[in-house]
Amino acid sequence: MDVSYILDPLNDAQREAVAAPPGPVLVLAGAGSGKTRVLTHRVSWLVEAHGVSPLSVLAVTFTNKAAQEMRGRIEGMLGYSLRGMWMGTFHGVAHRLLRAHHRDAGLEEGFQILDSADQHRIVRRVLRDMGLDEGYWAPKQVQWYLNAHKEDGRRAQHLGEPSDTQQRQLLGIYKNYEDLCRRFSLVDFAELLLRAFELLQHNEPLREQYQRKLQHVLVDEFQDTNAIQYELIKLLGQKFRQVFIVGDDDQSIYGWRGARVENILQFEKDFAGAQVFRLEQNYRSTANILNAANAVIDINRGRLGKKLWTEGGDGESVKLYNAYNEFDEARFVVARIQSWVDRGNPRGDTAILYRSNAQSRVFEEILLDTGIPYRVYGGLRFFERAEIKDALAYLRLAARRRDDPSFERIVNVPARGIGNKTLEQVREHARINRLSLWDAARTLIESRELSSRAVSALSGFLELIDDIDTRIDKLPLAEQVDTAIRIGGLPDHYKKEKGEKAEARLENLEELVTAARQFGPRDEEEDLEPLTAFLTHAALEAGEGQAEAWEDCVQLMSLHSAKGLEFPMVFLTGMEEGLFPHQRSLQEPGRLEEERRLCYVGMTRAMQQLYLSHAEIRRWHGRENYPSPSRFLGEVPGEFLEEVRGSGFSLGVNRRRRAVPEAGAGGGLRLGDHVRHASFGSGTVLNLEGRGEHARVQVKFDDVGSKWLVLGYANLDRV
DNA sequence: AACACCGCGTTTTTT
DNA sequence: ACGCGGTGTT
Repeated sequence: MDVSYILDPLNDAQREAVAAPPGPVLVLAGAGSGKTRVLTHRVSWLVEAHGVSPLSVLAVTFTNKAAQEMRGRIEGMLGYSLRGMWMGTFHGVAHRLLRAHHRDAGLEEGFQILDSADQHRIVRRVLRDMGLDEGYWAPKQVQWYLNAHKEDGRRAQHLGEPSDTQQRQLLGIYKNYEDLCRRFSLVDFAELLLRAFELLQHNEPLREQYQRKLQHVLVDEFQDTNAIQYELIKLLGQKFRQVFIVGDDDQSIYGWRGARVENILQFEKDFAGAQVFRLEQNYRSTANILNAANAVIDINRGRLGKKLWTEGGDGESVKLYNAYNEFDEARFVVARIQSWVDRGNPRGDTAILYRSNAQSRVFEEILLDTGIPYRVYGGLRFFERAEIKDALAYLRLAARRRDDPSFERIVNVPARGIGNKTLEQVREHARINRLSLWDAARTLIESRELSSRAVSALSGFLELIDDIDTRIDKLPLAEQVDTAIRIGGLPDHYKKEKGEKAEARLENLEELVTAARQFGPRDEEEDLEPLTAFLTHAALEAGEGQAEAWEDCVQLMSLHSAKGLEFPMVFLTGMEEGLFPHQRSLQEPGRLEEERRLCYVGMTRAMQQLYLSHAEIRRWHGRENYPSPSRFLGEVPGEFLEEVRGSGFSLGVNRRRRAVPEAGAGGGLRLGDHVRHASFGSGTVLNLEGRGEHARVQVKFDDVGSKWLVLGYANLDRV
């Protein structure tokens, strides 16, 4: 087979990686270096040059979008459909395994997937059942605790018997949560992965079967894998060791949700003899942008080390704008966008990036005033909207009466006289007799323990669900959805709500029917009943935020959502201490480095023009703040940076320049250094400021907390 | 059952 | 500041 069409478009490093002999391969791919390209070409190359069947390839990504894109690109290259190929998200792949072997995995056939909102409900129920105070045991915290353990592969039974009361109680919550989920075959996101892992770990024939079947394993964004995801990869890949992973330690920005960059290092140990390739040629940004970004990321320690370069020209310098306040900042950004557009460029070429979503508001205001179309990423997505979840709950309950989360959700939506009191009785009855809410309701109705009003309301609801179930049997999917929505009474319910919101909700309900009509199951969903497949799809893929933006518009998004994207003109806004790096990341040294990587990710989104901005005054959480410019600004060498003035509309009042922090401050100490102080003991450097005599350093001491010290007097020893 | 009020949290996000 | 969820009132 002539594979030149696969290898020719690649540069040397890419080609070496793509054509590496099958075996463990680690590709360290810098921003804009053609990471996806290497992955897609590798799959094509395996197929064309080695005669590997696409069906024996497993390719894993983190988002559905990335999976779809990869599939599309490979199909384009090979010229045929990859139906049946194992390509998808970690969760999608785990789900496919569990559906196929639900019995071995100890799950009912129709097991339900809990999204984090469902999980939240279940946690609250567990807390209530245990008589614990929700104020003290914040359900969010409990969720975090549960997921963190599961993502590290720890079940309640592995946690032993903690001596600490609080830990003991948390463990109790974990046990009850697991128990509830097991009884009703509910599976949260972390559970999908853990369950799939355990399935393969404990079931040797099955493990062998899949190791043999999926002989080639490829992983995208490897720096974002958590412990259990990596274990899963190891389990599948250890037999043939044909594992090809692509990642960038400098773009690891999800440590806070359990991602482990160390997995990259671990990979070289677990798969000894792995070939390592570095992709450092960047095809995206100008040299100025790249050099600026390189200088920033270079400050982090413990990097695997990569330096991006480009064959392109210097381009314009990176621009720095000192805004008076957040409105001035927004006006400046919008004016620059306006003139970009006036020069005949698309609005969609520009992106406004920020650390936290709340910052979008001011930009939206100014864009609205100026009449420039924009799109904000983030926020509630389609399948997460209340009305959609309500509609799906009717379908879920009709399909499976034991679905407690759905029962809770819609039992009184629209209001049908089933109040809290009745519900409490149902819950209590369910808890004591270990029944589903549905069965508890049914037996309670028969037991005459309820008021006649409650009985009629409750049995009305049960009949309603039964009715939906009978009616939708044998209907095409879209009609099933439509029928459930109508019989459930959701349109009338939402019509009563006033304002634009109601209209939007009704439109969304219609949109759901349309979505059902157009729904074609993915590979892993195709053996299921259409309705089950659709419900699964809704749980595993939350859909886009706003409807696809057909209009050419300015893109507003958080730095995290910008990862993987590129724009000719990028504004990195709100570069202030406390905001970016975020206050909450200043407590731990590791977190600060992650913020810096986030900064690096943001900067490397820019192709031609990069603007950095900060404000002297910023209203934040209702209070006026006077933040110092972000330390990251000081980390960009002056030679690449050019300060620009506003376009005449800035207020100019009280304008006092604040010096951007100097890089190289702190007399030789570096962030994260371990130091020792004569009386405070040992600690870690969190922060550096100033230089020479006056340099100050913030140290987090192991025993006495964090303190600011003047370097000239403190007498710190580096350990 | 509908509405008002109070208090809390408020980084980032996918599945 | 602001929005959400929970509680209390009519």
